[in-house]
Amino acid sequence: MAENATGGESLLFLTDEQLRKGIEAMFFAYRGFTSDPDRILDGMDYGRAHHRAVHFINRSPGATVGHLLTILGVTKQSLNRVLRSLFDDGLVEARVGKTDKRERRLHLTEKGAALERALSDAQRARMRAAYRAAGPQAVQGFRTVLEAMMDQDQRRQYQGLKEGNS
Amino acid sequence: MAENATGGESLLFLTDEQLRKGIEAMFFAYRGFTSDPDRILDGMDYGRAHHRAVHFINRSPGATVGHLLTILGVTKQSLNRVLRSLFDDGLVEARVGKTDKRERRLHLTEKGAALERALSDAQRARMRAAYRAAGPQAVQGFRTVLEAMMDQDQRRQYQGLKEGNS
DNA sequence: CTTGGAATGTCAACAAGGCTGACGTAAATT
DNA sequence: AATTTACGTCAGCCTTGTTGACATTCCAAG
Repeated sequence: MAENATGGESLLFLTDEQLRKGIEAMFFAYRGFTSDPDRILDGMDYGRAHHRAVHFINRSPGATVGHLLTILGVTKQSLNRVLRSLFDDGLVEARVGKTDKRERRLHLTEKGAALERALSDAQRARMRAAYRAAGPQAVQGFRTVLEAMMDQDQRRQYQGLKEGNS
Repeated sequence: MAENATGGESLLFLTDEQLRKGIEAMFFAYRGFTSDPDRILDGMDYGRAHHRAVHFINRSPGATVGHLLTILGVTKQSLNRVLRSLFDDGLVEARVGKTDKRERRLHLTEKGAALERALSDAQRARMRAAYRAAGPQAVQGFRTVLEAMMDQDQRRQYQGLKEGNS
């Protein structure tokens, strides 16, 4: 099962059956992927949408609302509902932009960072276990295929998740 | 970046940063993964839930409602709403179980199969492109990591998606 | 044969999290 | 001065998930 004709041929991995298995793998894996944070969120007044917001605010501190909007790919009304509650509960704070005062730069408070950590720890624990079980080679392939599966724009956002803020 | 100490060490792939990138890759890739079928469904009266039902009915013809319930992991009320509309529109038909007359064995009609094909074609096209771009090695790793990311039960369901019906 | 439990359907009510449309305000830009 | 940008907000709608309660049919076991 490990010896593919690595060099040239063996397009067997492009079989419909193989592709279907890949599709189903995505479906089931994504369930696992979200289950741990979901379990934590469940019981609080938050949901998956809050998790995503907190994740990316932590990831790019000082990001504007607009930036978050393009990353999350939802409407401002939808995001605002989420943001407002995080706001009211003191998990996120918005600072008026220095150069452009229309902007709101988003930051996690200590409380927000604590929640982020809890969620992230759980999710990373699963990833770590999976990575460790699969090995570095497999992880490399995993990332490669996922990246190839993204839309152009999404791929750019994914790749540029370190720069572009401040 | 490509030369890991494949043999023994280099646990660098288990870094928090690496794990975070993996998490984000899942997030963005899943968006791409669902976007094509979503686009097709949008405009019809159906949604992602219908897609999933049609997919798995196609996958395991004659599956019972209960079987579908455990695979999809939703409540019967939720599934029933979906199933009823597919039913009313003549995409799915239910045949009373032979040995156990309480059961309803689900099958796609020709019309249902046509929709399944359309959705599946779109989704597979993306997977195929990603697979082709990434290569068989990467695909192998992709599947390995995804499988390791699933919950026990989900993994069993994933692996056993050919048997267990009829 | 009766009875308990399994497989299924269904009504009602509700919540999360998407969406559109419309409108408002402050600040930057032209 | 006028327009555009960044953001917030109200209102209403949709999909898809949830609980709870109840009915039917049928298998299986006492």
